[in-house]
Amino acid sequence: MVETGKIRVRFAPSPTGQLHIGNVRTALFNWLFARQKRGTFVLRIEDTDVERSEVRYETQLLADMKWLGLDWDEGPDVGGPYSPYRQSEKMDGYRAYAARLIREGKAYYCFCTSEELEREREQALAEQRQPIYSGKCRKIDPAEAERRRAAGEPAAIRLKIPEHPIQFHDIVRGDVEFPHEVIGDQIIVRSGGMPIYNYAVVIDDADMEITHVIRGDDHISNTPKQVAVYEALGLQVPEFAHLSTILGPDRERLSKRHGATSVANYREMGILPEALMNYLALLGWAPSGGDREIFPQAELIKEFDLARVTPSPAVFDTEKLYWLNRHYIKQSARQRIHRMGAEFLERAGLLSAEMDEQVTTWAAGVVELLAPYVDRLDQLPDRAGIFFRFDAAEAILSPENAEVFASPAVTKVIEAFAWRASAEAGWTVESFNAIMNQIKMETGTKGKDLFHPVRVVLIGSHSGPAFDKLIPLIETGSRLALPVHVKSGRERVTEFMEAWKRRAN
RNA sequence: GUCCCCGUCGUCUAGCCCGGCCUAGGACAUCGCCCUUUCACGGCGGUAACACGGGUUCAAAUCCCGUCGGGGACGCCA
Repeated sequence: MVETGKIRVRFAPSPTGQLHIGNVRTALFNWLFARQKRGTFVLRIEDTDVERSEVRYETQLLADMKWLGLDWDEGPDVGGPYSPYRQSEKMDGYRAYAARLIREGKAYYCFCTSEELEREREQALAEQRQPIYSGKCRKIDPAEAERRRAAGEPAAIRLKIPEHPIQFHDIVRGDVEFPHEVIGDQIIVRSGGMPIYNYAVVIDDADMEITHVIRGDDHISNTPKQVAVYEALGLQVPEFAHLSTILGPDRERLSKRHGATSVANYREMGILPEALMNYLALLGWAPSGGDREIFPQAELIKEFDLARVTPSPAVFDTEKLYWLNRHYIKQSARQRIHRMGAEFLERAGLLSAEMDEQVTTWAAGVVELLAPYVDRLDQLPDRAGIFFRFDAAEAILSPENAEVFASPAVTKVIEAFAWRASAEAGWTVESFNAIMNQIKMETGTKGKDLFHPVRVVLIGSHSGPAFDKLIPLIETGSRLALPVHVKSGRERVTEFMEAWKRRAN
C-alpha cells in the first residue's frame, strides 16, 4: 500500500493517432482520482515508437484533453520537476538501470538471434508447450558474456524472472497472481540498445514516483513482468487499477469500424464536453446506490471512487450519450449554445462568418428554438431546413405528408389559408393567429385537420415548432441578407399554391 | 495449447467483499397513457435480468467447486 505522501498518477498515451474514446476514459479516471485526492496528474508522452509517432498527434491529443476539461499538473508542455515528459528524450536512464541489473546478476546478456527464438517458439507451440524463452543464455558465464560483447557480438539484455509466483494488488480486481512458469526471462533492452516497453514504463513510473497506475486491462498480463522489474531494482511497487475494455454494439472491442471512436469525432458531432465526460464516467463506474446519472464535473470529483469501478467490459451506448447531451444542451448557458449552434450553421454554409447584430440575434433565436430537440448540435443545419429549405413540390409529393393530403378537409383548409395569407404582406403572430381563427370558422376544422395542412404549406412538413415561435423567425429571417435566402410566409404560400395547382392538373 | 481477467433487464449499472431488508433497485432504449389546436419536450405507468450445473446453509444474485460463453496475454510491439 502506498499511503505515504501524495498521490501521483499518470496518463501515458502514444501520439500515434487521434485520442481514442477508450484512452480518454483512462485519462478521465486518472484525473478524477488525482483531483479528488488532491494529488498530481502527470501527462507523459510515450513516443518511443518513432515509426508511428507524430508531433501533430501530440498537439491534437493535448487539445482534445483540454476540450474535455482535463488538465494536468506536469507534462511535456507545462514541464515539472520530473522532466522530461517525453520518453524519447530520456533514453540514458534506461541503460544505466539495466547496467546495474547486470552488475547485480539480476539480468544477463542474451546472444540468441531473433531467428533462433522464433524457431524455439514455433517448436514449443507445436509440442503444446508454453512458448516462453528457455533461459539458455542465463547459463553463460558473465565474464564470458562480457568478452563476447566486447568482441562486437550483438546482445539483448534479459531480466531473470524470480522462481516464485508474482502477485500484485489491483484496486479493481483484488489480488492477482501469476505462476512464474508462464512468464520467462523478459528482454528489457534490445540488442540495439533501445529499451522494451515493459521495462521503460517501470523506470518512468518509478522515476516520476507514480503511486497508482490506472490503465486499460489489456496491460493486466504485462503487470507481472513489470512487477519483476520493480522488485529486481528494489523499487516500491505501485498500486494498480486495470480498467475494463470498452466494446462496440457487437461486443467487439471498440474500433474505427464502429464509427465515431475519437474525442475529435464527438466534438465535431456537437456533443458537449460535459456530456461526454459524464457519460464516460458512467462507463465502468457507478455511485453507491447506483441511482444517479447526472454528474457535472464537480460532482464527479466529489463522488468518484476507484474501488467502485466495475471489472467487466462495457458496451458503448450512443443513445445514452445523446440523452445526456440533450440534458446538458438544455442545461447550458443559453449564450454558449447560441454561439456553438451558430458555428454549426455557419459550417453548413447557412450563415456567413461575419454576422451583424441583427443576424446574430436572429440566429440565436433559430438555435434557441431548435437546440432543445436535437441529440447533437450537428443536426442543427438539417433542422434549420424549416427556414432555409422550402420546396413546395417536394412537400406535396413526400410520403411523409400523404396522410395529411388524404384528409377530407385538406383542400378546403389549404385554399382558405392561401386566400387569406397571401393577402397579408408582413406577418406577425397576431395577424397569423387572426387568419387561423378565421379559417377555423370558415372550414369548421380544428386540431390536426387544421394545423397539419397549414404547417405543410409553410414548412413542408406536418411537424415542427409552435407557430408563434416560427412565424416571427421566418419573417425577420426573410428580411436579412443571408447566404441562403429565407423565404417569407407570403413567398411560401405563393410557391405552394403554384405547385398545388400544377398537381391538380 | 497454457495462463490471466470477466459473466445481474436489449444496453450502462445498484446489490456481491460483510448470505436473510431482493417480491432484484435506478438509468438509456422500447411500449402505453397524460400534457400539447401539430410533432417533439415533459410527466406518469408497463414489459424486461441474477449464464448453466452441483454443493455449503434454516436461508445464496451474494460463499465454494465445476461447466459453458466472452475478452486479453504468451514478441529484440506499445
